Amino acid sequence: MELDARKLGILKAIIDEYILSASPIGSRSISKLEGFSLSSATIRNEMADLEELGYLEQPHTSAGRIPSDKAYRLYVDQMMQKASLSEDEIKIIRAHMGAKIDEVEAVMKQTAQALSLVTHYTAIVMSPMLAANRLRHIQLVPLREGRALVVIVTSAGFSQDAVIRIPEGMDSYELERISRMLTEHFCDCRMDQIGDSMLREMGGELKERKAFLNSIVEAIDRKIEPESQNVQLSGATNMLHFPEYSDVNKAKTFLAAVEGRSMIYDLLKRASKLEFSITIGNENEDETFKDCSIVTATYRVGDEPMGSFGIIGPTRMQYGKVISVLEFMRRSLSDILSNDLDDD
Amino acid sequence: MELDARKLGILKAIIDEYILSASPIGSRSISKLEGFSLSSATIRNEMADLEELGYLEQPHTSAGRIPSDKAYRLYVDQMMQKASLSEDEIKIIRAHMGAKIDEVEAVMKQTAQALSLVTHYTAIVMSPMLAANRLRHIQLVPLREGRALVVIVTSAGFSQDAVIRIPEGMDSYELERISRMLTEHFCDCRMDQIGDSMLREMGGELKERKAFLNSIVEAIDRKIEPESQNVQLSGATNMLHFPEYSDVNKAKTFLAAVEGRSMIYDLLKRASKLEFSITIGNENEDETFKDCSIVTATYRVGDEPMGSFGIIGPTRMQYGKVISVLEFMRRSLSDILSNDLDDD
DNA sequence: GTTAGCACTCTATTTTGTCGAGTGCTAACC
DNA sequence: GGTTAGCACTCGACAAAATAGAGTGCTAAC
Repeated sequence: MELDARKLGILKAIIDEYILSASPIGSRSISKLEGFSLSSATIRNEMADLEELGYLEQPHTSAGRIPSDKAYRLYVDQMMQKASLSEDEIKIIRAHMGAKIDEVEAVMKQTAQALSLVTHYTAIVMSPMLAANRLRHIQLVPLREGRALVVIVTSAGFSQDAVIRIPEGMDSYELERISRMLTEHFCDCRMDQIGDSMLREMGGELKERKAFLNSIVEAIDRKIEPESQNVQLSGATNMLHFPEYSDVNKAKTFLAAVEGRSMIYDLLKRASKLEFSITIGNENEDETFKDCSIVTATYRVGDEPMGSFGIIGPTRMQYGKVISVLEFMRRSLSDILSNDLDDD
Repeated sequence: MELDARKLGILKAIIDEYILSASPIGSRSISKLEGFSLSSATIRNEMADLEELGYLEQPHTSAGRIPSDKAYRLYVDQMMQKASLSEDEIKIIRAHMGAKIDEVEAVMKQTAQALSLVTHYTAIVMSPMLAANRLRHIQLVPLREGRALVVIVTSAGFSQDAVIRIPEGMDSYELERISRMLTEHFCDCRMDQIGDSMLREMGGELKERKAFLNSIVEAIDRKIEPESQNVQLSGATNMLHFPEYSDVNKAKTFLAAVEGRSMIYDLLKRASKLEFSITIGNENEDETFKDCSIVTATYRVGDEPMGSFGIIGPTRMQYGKVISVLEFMRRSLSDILSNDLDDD
């Protein structure tokens, strides 16, 4: 038995209906649908076949059918049409991303918010991974007694800073001197190799400052790897609107998992190897997300992939819409990060 | 009719029991309690009196009684004992706050996390308000073409930074010169008055840089006022463990309100005028929090109040425990911010 | 002032009954 | 052979009825 055109049509109709209604679809409701001139009995036969093929499931004997993960996979791979964004949706996104933003973290927050507002699902956004960036500039700025701020700027134009201790008696001229020296030495060095490189090259006049330099490297290392704390989350409670999560315990499990961030972080990190990815239901490794789908996209600065972001929703997700939004966002985000950070 | 010692004792017992069980307390369960050698009938009479006085409520005719907001108010004002923290709890807090933290925002996140972990309620933490701080240092650091990072350091030792545009042809020496000049001019000026002060004093050689200076002031103004986005939230989903929120709709309302941040921000801002505050149920202005209690504390740096943080839970809250935790945290936080930011 | 006893109230839970949506199968139809 | 009408059957959802149990208020006795 094969999937002929009619079976495909019926399957698509069932999926589309189910995405909207969230309740099992019966044969009659399909046969009444525009474009089907078949009786419910015929649909029933086809549905029985589709069930045997593993595309449909029956919650119980006398209910309608619901699509299986396998069906959604087929759907996103072959049947789905991308939904283009409405004027309003674009406006919402623009309004969110257009605000004056002068910090990477703020951009991430806004992105997450815009995503969850437009899609009504849960949005997750990961800060840029700076490891593959190259150093452009290091500046040490004196703070109060015994402390300084290390500011690092990367080739992609990101800046990060951290407070460090400085040795007794080191004045601002000395700090300036060291800043220049470090900038010169390590300019264009990959951020994640500054430590190694420093160990190798640390002869000469920097020798006596070994401990101090180490603390700078440590601070840098801590900053280049975005941690799970740096995952922005927005609209987690949107999940509560879906009948799938009307059970408090399910909701609790889901919310606790996303609030914990670390799962999400792992997930986004893995996803950052691909331009786009869609994982459906059981394709998710995490037990918690077995009845969710996760769609992610990766943003870039220049040619370098910097991080990913995405949407978590029920498997019954509006894939077409979500993918369009992510594509749009991917472009906006890459643009903002490449050029316009701090523009009006 | 007055509240004699016996009535007080019974009321306290009811509150204590109710805080643990979350279900209406009957007369018999009180009379069986250690320390009461009264029959349930007597307790019943007393409970009827307490109800008449407004301290108890009856969900329906034949249920036990539950404490009213008025009862909780009396409880926290007069009857409650502070619970001292257990070894384990202190360990949890130390573990969270002890990690190397070199950024204000990281400290706030950790604080929120520690609070929610230890109390099992929802923790809210607001970043320091820098408005009352005085400027100690301004540094402009050149970034890529046409952009610089403004780093400001305040008297309390906080640093903030923002990316700004710089005029064509302004080189790093010029930036350094302006940094010194600004630092000198506005050192010890209140952060929220730098703008005004600059308008007044901006004669002389800074005149031709008017637009540029304005953009610096704007950046500073944006940074000194913590926004609602800067409220850290942790353990929001803890609320779902409480039977009070087993109704999905209630949970949804609550979570949406706290996820929105802005209510929380207003609330913490108001609370920062007091050392501690407890608002119970209907004392909260916000409809959403009518059956929550909110306990807040204000942290300081030196003598200056900087911001507040707190706990949101059901009115049936373990007040004694929560207050102790907040007191402990208040001290830790003030210490960390005063001295040890970036210490191991 | 305290307490035992009892009738009463009200909720929560279980049980039972009913309805309707949907199915699978069969037989007839084109 | 594919399609369809018809029908008996299944099963969950929902409502009504029955039951159990906790707790109260009141009264009368201690």
